[in-house]
Amino acid sequence: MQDGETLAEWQTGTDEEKPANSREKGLNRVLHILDFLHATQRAIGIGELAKGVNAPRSTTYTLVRELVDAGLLELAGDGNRVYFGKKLYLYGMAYMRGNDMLRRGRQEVDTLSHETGETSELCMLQSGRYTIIHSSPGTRPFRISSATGLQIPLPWTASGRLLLAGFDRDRIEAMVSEADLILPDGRKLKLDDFIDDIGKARATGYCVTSGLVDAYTKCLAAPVFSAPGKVEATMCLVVPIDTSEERTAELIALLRERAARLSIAA
Amino acid sequence: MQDGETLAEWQTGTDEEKPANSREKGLNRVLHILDFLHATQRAIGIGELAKGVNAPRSTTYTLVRELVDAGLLELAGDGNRVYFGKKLYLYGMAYMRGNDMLRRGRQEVDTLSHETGETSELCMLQSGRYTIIHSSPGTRPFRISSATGLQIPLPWTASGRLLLAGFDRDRIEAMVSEADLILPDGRKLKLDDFIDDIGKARATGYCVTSGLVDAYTKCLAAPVFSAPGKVEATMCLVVPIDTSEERTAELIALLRERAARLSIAA
DNA sequence: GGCGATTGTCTCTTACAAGAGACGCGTGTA
DNA sequence: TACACGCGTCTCTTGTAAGAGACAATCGCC
Repeated sequence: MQDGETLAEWQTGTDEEKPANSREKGLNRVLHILDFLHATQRAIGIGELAKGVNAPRSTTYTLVRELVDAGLLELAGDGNRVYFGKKLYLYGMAYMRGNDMLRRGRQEVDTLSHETGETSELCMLQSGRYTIIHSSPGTRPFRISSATGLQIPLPWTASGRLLLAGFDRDRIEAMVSEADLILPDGRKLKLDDFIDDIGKARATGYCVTSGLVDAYTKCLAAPVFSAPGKVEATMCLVVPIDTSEERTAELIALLRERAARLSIAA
Repeated sequence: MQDGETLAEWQTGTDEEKPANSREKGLNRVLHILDFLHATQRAIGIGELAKGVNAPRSTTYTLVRELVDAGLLELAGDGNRVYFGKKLYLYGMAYMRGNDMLRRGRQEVDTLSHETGETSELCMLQSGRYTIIHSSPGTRPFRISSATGLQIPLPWTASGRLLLAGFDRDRIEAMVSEADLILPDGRKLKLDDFIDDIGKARATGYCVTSGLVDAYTKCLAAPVFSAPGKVEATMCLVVPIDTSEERTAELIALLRERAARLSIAA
């Protein structure tokens, strides 16, 4: 999502056809509002918000008021900006408490990055997109940009290749748009190559990509299973691209061990 | 909320009068659903959920499907139960990231409980109720029951007395129901005494309560200010009721120092 | 096997929420 | 001073979503 593009326009690409700009259900407006705030990552004025989600101003005011009353949103700073509210935080913590894999995964990621000094992440599929669920920075001087909740095209990442293992070709095509195949530096991946990669990743039980999101890092990933064959998440390490073969191999072994420990033999 | 009581019934106490059981807006239904799930703290069947929030079954099915599609809820376990979804976790993390006080508060609470070995908590007002925002267990053998998101009547706690500092009598009366004044062991507080306590707490800059929620603990609390005079949160320690005078005094001093450090001089 | 309870889906009606748009207010700037 | 702009609130209309209820399928229980 870039420049003046609205969330609605941005989504119509992936979305099913909607009957143009008819009346919208309040709940849908709300879902858009939440997504939009998640994308902007900061408090935003109500007018701006209305533009952003392509909703009438009057409707937006009403909905925002209701959401603020409910505690899902909070008025921020000067009073005419809104952002997420405490209640969402509480719900989020409740989700975490009820989710063993997530709770233990965060733990593992934290210790892993502490032990190795490298940036470590826990990733999952979220509504068809690669999502960083938790990340722990590592101790290197240069910081790899990655925030919780960040969503990145699947083909750009090692984790993406693992997360799609077990999906058939149709599903994968549906999840990956043309734009997703274009790397940040302009190179274009072939869908077939990507699907090959997925197969290989599945067979070897881990995945390494070099210089995809940027030219200076490589990405090591290992799958976490929720059931035999079902990849629920991945753990990954982001390391400098010139990391030696030996160290890379060591890190992969460590990563796979920890990821396996996370997997449930249910 | 107990036995077969529904959320709706449970709320009508505090709520404004609603025109009986008319048609309800979808968004309101959703808010009830989220609150209900937060109260139950576990995945729940859709039928049961419909009963719980007093909504028609058909409506509930529709809403749940939409929420699941949006990622706010997830189908759990066997497939016909629902609970919070990943997206709520992501929104919650975004809230935390955008909220300095909360982020630093969690940190302080963790280190405080680590240093002292006592259970420590960060508390705030959430829709007129005392809410545990973050808690760190402490190392004592007996565990004090307290989970993030737990909501407790204000008069039962030391933090409650601090959080209400600065509110006038009317506001306080509005926030405290008759039932809130009855302690778990059946004793009944006088509203006037409670309001006196609030004034004292405000003046001394901390608050201690003994044997209120249970007979074996006392609760030490210090205020965190978001602006001069405005109590945004409290930090508190839950310690055995027979903790010596000296140690209690030490802990209070430590607590006040940390709470002051959290306060913003904006 | 027979019966009651629950689960998931579907259809149709109408009460009501989403939206258009007007209004008044404060603010910046030409 | 006049004008353009964004903000917050209100009113009124109509398209539509909430809800009642019927239905088949499944489950457990005697």
